[in-house]
Amino acid sequence: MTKQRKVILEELRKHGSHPTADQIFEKVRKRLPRISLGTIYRNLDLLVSEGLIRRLRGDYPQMRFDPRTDEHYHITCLNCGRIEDAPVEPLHDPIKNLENVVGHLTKYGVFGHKLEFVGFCSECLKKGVAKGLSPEAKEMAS
Amino acid sequence: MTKQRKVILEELRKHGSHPTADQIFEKVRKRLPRISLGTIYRNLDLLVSEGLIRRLRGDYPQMRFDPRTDEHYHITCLNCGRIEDAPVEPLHDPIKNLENVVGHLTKYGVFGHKLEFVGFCSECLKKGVAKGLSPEAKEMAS
DNA sequence: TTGAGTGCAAAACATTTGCACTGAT
DNA sequence: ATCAGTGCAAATGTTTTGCACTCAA
Repeated sequence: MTKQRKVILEELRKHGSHPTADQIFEKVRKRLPRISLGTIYRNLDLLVSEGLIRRLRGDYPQMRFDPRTDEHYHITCLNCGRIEDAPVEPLHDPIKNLENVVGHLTKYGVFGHKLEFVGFCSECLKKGVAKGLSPEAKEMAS
Repeated sequence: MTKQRKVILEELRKHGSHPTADQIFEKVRKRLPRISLGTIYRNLDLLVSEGLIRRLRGDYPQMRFDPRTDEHYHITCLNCGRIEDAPVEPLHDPIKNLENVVGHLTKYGVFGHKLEFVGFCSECLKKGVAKGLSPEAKEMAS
């Protein structure tokens, strides 16, 4: 656990959301001005393989990083890319059951699932982002 | 609907899985040798906004394209990136209910969800990919 | 004839990597 | 003194874009 890795972990944990590598870079840079983006990526990779954080990919082009490692769901704003933890408990029983069915039918070894809710965050709603979207468009966006 | 767009749509529909733009490019190229990758991307974008196909992003670095536009789930192999349709019906009632709860608590306007099962496909299992993975590692991978 | 759409090449962007150097042990 | 880890810069891989040209209506 080098000084850099420690600061990266701290800044991710206090970020409160699910930042990109670049957003973490900007925060860490304020404390370690000479750190490079390569070091950010290398340490995030390390932290992921140590199981201290998680890497997320979903309906957005960049990787996001998550300080929580317990199973939980996310909700993504399709307009601004904001990601928040979904404040609900995982739907364990019905979905684990589906995992078994899917594993059996596809011959995959299934060991998990990801559930992502999609919509528009309250700020984007205020800006009227969803106004012009028909139900079809909304479905498309998802 | 130009000739290029038509061929791209046809090749996606007969692909049988969830190809990347580049995989579609290779197929289309056999029929339209002078087509460019830019045209592939532009037409896939158009087809997505027309609601004729879907763009997927999940636990893999590249965009994937899906000829199906009805709501359904996917299962991804974390080793080789293969994506298949999950052969189960969407868990409508319990998850739509969760959408309402999440929307209420987060103030998001929620209009959909994505469920992705993760695991290893049968071919990767045969290769022994999962052998060395502890339950923790599997969880991490997810 | 004309402009929506194309082909091509360059740009943009996120992420990874090679390498010489540094600093904690 | 050593070498795991860093900083830097270049490379990589995917997706987007500017621009001149083409071809179907």
